[in-house]
Amino acid sequence: MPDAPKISDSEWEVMKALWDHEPMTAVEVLARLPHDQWKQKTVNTFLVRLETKGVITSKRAGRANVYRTFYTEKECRRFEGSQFLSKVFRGQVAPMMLDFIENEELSESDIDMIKKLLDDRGGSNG
Amino acid sequence: MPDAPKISDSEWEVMKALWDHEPMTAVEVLARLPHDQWKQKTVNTFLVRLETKGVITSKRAGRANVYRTFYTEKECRRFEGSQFLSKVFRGQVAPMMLDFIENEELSESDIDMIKKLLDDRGGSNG
DNA sequence: GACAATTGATTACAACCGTAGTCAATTCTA
DNA sequence: TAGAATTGACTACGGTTGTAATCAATTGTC
Repeated sequence: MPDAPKISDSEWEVMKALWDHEPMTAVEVLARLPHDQWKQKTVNTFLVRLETKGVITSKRAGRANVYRTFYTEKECRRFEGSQFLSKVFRGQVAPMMLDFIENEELSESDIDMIKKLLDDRGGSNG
Repeated sequence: MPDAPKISDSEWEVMKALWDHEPMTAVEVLARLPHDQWKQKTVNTFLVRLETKGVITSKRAGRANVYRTFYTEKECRRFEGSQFLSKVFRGQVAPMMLDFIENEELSESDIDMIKKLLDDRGGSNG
């Protein structure tokens, strides 16, 4: 990612819909969002803004624009993740992980999976 | 936290300074921020806004206001954390942890610490 | 007590955000 | 082909954010 643009909270919702089912027209994107929370025109505005920001692209197909993401969800997560980490946890990964372990729901299999990953990264308690 | 208010990126910087050394006047807060990136008046504005939002409080002491946080850093982290989790990782903790483990720097002792925490939470691979 | 220095209160202002409405072009449909 | 329906383009508008400047009150200083 050549310095990723800022994606706002609502824009993220649109992005997630698009990632789930590319490419889509504006109408199709709306259909994949919580129906009572979004108006067509609002979705349209966000799609235009996202394209202006360079996060998605569009191509005319018949009477509708068809949108497609430019960055993968993984790329955007990585970017947002490091922003979040430095803003909220002063860049310290371990304290952050500990907080999430404390506060959020983790199933046994989640825990096992994470431990396995950690083993591959090193440490002596695995 | 009775539904925590939104704290913007820059406001977070001010908050972190305050948490590190409460209570402080606006001048003292500035002194604890990267000096070439902040003007006194800007810091003042953020302090006023944060108080309006109910995130900090102030009390007059002589000619200066003395500010003090109303929420702990832990509380705010928890709130921001769950926002981030649902926005970027669709509320799924494990994938998020895995991403951070992949992408961020973790020392051996970090890894050990995290594993220990996970052991206390359950799982079978500890 | 008069002037200077300090500091808060008020005001400014553009960009971004959430949330759409209106206008206009295109395209079915009868 | 004329009207209806669809859909993008453009416009709107108040709230938030980043970034401060100006105005005014308070407080030292001589």
